[in-house]
Amino acid sequence: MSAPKRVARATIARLPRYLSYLEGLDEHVRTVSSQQLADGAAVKDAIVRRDMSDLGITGTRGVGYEVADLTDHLHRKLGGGVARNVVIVGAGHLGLALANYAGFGSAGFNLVGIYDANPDLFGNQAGEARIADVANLEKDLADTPASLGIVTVPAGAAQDILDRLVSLGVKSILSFAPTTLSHADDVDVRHVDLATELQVLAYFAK
Amino acid sequence: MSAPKRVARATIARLPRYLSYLEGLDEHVRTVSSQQLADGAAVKDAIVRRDMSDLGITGTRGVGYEVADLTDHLHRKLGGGVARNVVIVGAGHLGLALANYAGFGSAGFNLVGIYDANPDLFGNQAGEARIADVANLEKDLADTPASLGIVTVPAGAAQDILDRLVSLGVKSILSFAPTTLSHADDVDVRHVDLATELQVLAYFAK
DNA sequence: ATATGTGAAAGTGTTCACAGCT
DNA sequence: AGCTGTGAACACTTTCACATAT
Repeated sequence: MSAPKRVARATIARLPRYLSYLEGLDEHVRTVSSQQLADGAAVKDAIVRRDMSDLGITGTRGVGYEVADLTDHLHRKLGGGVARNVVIVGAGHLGLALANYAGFGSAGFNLVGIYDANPDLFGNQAGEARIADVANLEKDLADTPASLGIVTVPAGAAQDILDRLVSLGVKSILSFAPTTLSHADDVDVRHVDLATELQVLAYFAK
Repeated sequence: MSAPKRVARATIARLPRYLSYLEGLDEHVRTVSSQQLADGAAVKDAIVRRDMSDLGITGTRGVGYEVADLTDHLHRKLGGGVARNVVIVGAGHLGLALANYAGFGSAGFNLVGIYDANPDLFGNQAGEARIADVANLEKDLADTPASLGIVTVPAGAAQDILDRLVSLGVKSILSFAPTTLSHADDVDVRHVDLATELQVLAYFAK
């Protein structure tokens, strides 16, 4: 019917917030207006309508969107990706925070492994996995491929780990290493730098 | 001389990467071209020139930018904010990861306190601070005000902590809580949701 | 009456391409 | 000759405002 339009990154990034609001609603609430949804997700109502329109989700004029229908739709959009198996490399505080993060499993992700270079950590439980030797990365991932990788190793080790993940077929990587990484164009590397976030915040506090 | 032009958020977010590249250069390197800087920071050369231009930093045509001068300039831009005292609320893995993060101090931030509600943690060293009872937040911050706050508590506690920080005068807050927070317009809340990052990544892995 | 759906405008950020300086 | 500095084009996102459907 409608063209196979590509959904904007910014729109996708808001879906978890919409879902979170919807899941917190009372069961007897059947419909929500763009205004209510906007308040619940801390965005403008026009954004909500634009997002829904872009996603091909329609409501009823004069009424709003059906909660059940909408929730379903959004879940399918978000969970419809191929990639759900996740591997974490680096079992420091940050790696552990991610492995133990509750929202992880409920968002539909499956932690298939967490690796570190420190033998003292091997065997420790971290979320649904046990910490293993990073030397086994290639061997393990041959059996259980992952499509998403999270890198929480120190800056000096990050490029090596990234390269190894990429050659294992992991094409989507979230890096927390405070360093610039190079990678082929067909690899999607997202970078979250905690110090940078803080510096940007501090700059605009002026 | 030039108008007091406002620098774009996106530009500020790139400065740490430029600095990181510059600081890794050999001492004898006197100048860098926009092309070199672009390669080092994984951005396009035109972006570098635009950023420098927006920041009021000028190079020499035919030569490039002076490394010493540039480094100085960027440091001043980033560190020139008023806000450098940081308080962390929530001493879970994520809070500890942040407190122990080395780049923290070298980026010019000063951790004045880390708080939690769990008595088992009180007194434990975390970076430059010791974990203290969150009940003492108001008392402690009266003596040593902070201008930046980091919230790494569970979703249910986040709004309360945010409100308390705001009433203590903390107007710039970085939240890792996986929930939508409401706040006055004069408070700058930046949100980093690890599950959302992963979901966006997974979506575009399709 | 009420709330959607969307063209059009505005805002923000990136890229091009080249004139101008060294 | 080489590299900066920037106007202009482009792309992406948000916001406005209102015709349209129930």
